[in-house]
Amino acid sequence: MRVVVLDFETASACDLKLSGAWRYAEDPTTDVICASVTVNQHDSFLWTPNHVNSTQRLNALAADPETIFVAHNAGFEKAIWRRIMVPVLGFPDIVNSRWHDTMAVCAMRRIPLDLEHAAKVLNLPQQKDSEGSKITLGLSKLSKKGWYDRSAEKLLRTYQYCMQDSNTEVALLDEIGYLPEGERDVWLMDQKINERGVRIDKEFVRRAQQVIAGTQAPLLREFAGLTGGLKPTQVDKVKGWVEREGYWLPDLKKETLARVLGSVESTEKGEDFYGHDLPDLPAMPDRVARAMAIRALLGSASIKKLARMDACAGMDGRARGLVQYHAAGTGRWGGRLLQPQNFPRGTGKHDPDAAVAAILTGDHEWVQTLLGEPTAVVQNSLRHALVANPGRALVAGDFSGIEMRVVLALAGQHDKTALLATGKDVYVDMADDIYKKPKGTTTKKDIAERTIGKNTVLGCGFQMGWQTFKRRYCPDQTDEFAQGVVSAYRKEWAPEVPKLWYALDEAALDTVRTGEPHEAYGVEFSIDGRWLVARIPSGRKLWYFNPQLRRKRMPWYTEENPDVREVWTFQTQKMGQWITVDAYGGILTENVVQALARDLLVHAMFLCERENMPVVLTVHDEIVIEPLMKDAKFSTLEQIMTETTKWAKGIQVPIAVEGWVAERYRK
DNA sequence: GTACTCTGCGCC
DNA sequence: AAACGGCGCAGAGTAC
Repeated sequence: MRVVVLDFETASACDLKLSGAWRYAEDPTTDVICASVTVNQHDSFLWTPNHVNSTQRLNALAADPETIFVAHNAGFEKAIWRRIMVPVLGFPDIVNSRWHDTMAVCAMRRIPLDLEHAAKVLNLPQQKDSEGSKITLGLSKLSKKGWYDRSAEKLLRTYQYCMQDSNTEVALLDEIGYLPEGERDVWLMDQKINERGVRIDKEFVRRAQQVIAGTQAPLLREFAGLTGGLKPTQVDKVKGWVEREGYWLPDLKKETLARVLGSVESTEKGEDFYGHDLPDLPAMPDRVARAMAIRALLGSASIKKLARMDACAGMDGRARGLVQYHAAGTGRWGGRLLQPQNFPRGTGKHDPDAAVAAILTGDHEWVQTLLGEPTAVVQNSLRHALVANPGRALVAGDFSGIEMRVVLALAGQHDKTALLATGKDVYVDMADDIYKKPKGTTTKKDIAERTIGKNTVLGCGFQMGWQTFKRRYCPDQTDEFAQGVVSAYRKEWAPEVPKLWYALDEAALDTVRTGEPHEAYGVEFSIDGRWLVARIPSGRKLWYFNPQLRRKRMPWYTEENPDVREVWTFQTQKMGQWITVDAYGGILTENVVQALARDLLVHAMFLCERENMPVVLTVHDEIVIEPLMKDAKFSTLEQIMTETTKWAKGIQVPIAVEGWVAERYRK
């Protein structure tokens, strides 16, 4: 078997970042400049399209079924191969099973995904040539006269850059190797999903943009008129204006504005993770209130998804490459390009069909008359732009409250998993404990109590403290109330769960301290090179880079109670930054539970693929499929998702699935 | 111009 | 005993 490390350099008028690899590779202006080809880690050559000798060599490698191709973000190399190398330049295809992706391994091992930072963090002997990268990007830029500058000198520099990239990739492959068998299968499925894509209703996108264009210009003008020429997105400047108007706001978040405008709509606000304390404020001057109402409406960038859908949809109307394998350290997929994982969910009140029909007129006044504020209607309908092929349907299923269910099962809180298995409402059961009432007293009609119970069950499984609970879910209640809630969860409702936190905390810390493996609740911690590895009950491993011991003042440290302990830290990426974070029981529990929930999802996704129900999207606890059968039913998917694995049966995870069948994506 | 940080917003 | 989990994208502002 031969291993080829392959890296293309390309140039195009199409914006790769904006449109994604598949749309980019289809673009008529996209040119392949060169490729570096490294055989068995040492034998390198440069391929260029018109060079006979290198073309023959590359052709022979591609034609050999025993040769595998390694790339960093193989999806890109594959898109170029399938859309250009095969159909335009006559190379033989390379099937998915012959591709390997070092980026996927970086993702699995929780180090930065981009080659430059991965090489840096790992201290590889070969680093990326960042200057060459800029010159290569320059090949895609038109000069002022409308020419591409692709002089011999620039091309030569690009070739050098390409060869150095290859060196870095070879060093990376040496260091991190391949995906283990199970994850290899997940990645292969990921590639299928990304290549399959999701169909975009381009007509709908166009009409929605018309509606937006018609409705937003006057609002922007009005906002500028009120504020002296500002845009609603200029946060600092708008805050300054508000102050000059004699008012004060801590920030311009939608939630804050909703509170001061007195228009907090639903009681489900408890879902919001980041509520905050607002002092009692005087009434807002009318012009400020009007400006803030416009800001609340136009502050969301979600309608930008429309342009992105347009940019990403390929010639056949499908957008590809929308999900990233193992983007989260726990293994969950991340969303890419038009980010299909954070579509506004809508109020739940709107009828998708009515909204779509109104938007399809492209007439913002009609939308306004029929359904209200057009911007809001379009925002809430964005997800409906994802559609099934004609004559087919989308089917979706999601695991309800899956993390709450897994944490209870893993902790061995059998009374509660049994209660869940009966289908009873556990939130009211929790509320009985919080309000110290006999079991069965609280009912679904006690909305406020049930919401507190719900937030407790969903929120307290991972060591959340009372301060956080209060801030998020009941800022108007007393400290004692919030303390009582957290205590009811830990002492009365799910006393097994805290034991899980402490056991994982201790086992992981002992492993870092001694370098020897330690186990708790079926989670085996060990050291593997520069990582701490947690092997979870599904058999999969979670990776923590560069574990280090340190002494730490605990969050509750005071002069009277100077609590300093030994903890361990690891490095990870947060908001694009490579940072060191502290590990503790709650976070480890959260990670393990989220990872197990992901594995339940993956298991169901495999079954879907096997049963001819192609997966087109995954949103953490949700699967969307586009079955080939015309009369697809939700019950088939439900059955698949309820069919759990051996390990899940072992710890008795009570599964519940909800879903729908429709022509368009919905919630 | 490009890269980076910060705020804000949306999701599970 | 005690602890704010996981993401990606857009726009503004700033540094280079």
